[in-house]
Amino acid sequence: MQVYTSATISLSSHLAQPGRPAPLESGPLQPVMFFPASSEIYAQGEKAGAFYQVEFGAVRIYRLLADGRRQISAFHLAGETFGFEAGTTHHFFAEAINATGVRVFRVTGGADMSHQLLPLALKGLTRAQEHLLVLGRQNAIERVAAFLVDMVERQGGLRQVELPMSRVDIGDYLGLTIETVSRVFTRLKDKGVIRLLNLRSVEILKQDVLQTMGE
Amino acid sequence: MQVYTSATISLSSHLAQPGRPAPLESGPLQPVMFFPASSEIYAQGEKAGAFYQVEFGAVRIYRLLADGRRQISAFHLAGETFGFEAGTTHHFFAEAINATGVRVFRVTGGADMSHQLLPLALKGLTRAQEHLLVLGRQNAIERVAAFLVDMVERQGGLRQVELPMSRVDIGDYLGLTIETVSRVFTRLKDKGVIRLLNLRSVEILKQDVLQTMGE
DNA sequence: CGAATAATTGACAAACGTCAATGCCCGTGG
DNA sequence: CCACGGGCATTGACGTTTGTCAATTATTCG
Repeated sequence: MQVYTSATISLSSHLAQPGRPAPLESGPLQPVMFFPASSEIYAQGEKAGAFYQVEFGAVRIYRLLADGRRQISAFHLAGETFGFEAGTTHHFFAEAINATGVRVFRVTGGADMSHQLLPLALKGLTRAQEHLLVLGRQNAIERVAAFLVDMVERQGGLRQVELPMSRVDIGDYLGLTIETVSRVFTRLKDKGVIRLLNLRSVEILKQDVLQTMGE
Repeated sequence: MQVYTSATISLSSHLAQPGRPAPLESGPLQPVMFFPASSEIYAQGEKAGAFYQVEFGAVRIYRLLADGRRQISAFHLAGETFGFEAGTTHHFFAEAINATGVRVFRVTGGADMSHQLLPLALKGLTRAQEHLLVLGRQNAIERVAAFLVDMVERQGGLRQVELPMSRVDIGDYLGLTIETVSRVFTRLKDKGVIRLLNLRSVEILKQDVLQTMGE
């Protein structure tokens, strides 16, 4: 089992960069921050005063057990939103997986953002509960299939899917070890369901088979 | 593995009963509905137009896989709220575990309830993500310990905890089989951590040990 | 009191994890 | 441009945990 000590957890500083023109729905220009690979966006216990939209790159949201076991509860790709949380402190860690740009929306005491936040929170809730079904009741091959189908859908249904995260990340998302993830990829490859173009991109050869596996 | 076919899924009708005085925060009297044990409160795919507060009894929220495997994503006890969902249709099933009274808050198009719903949604999101950590990264004894600690906290920290749900429900909540749940209860009993008063109530003898196990 | 249901227990099997060795990318520097 | 090194991924052998199947015991409800 892969374990994360305090030394393993990213300690990189937050590098703020000048914002660029905001191609966003409404409101004033929102700052875009740049995070290098494996840098921390926020930490568990930190005060939560903003929510975030991924401009480019990818983000992982996770929690740790005392002994270092890690569970990634979500990945967020370009265009997706994260970071709104109950109460005033973050319950999770957020890290950039690769070089990532994030648009920050500060939630001031005055402005009422319930209207914007509620649909995001509900969507996150539904996603988390679907993920519970995968972790609680599906075996290794079903979990990987469900993950791949999800990635396909989030990338517009293209045959070729980019996986911005490592095998370790995938394992920690699916509640599996890196070895099991690797073996399942090999099995899917041998069955002719997928083709590994390189470590970070997969071609889906039999979408329907994958879909059925992931239920 | 326990499996649920359409015959197994509750088909009981919704028995509405006259409401009683509403001991609630604000607003007009809200109707209380009564559901007998194992009756359906709402089903996956149904139109969602309300949220619910448990008056007495207990509720399970779950999803099914095509082959009948079930994952319970949450239990709701007296005083707790559930049923608000993204979009217009329910993504889950809600069933009364025992004879249960539920106060129904209809969400009309006009009234804006974001303020009330957002904190509930965020709390649910946090709970779901904590549950993900349990299912993804904890073993059987840790899962049961975490479950018992959660039940203790939700029942005010008393030594004696009531479990309104069956072992099957606990298994489907923790991603374990009923046999494994049973064996873990026995192990905890043999270790002197808990005492089984009867099938549905547990005395916590070593809260600290339990707490440590559940991390 | 007795039947039906739920829970426990045991023997065995299967899935996944652990440990260790090997292989493959990819970036860097000569 | 090629060679080398380091990190990540894959593969194999084996162990552990949990699931499956089946029998037994306990509990609840008529």
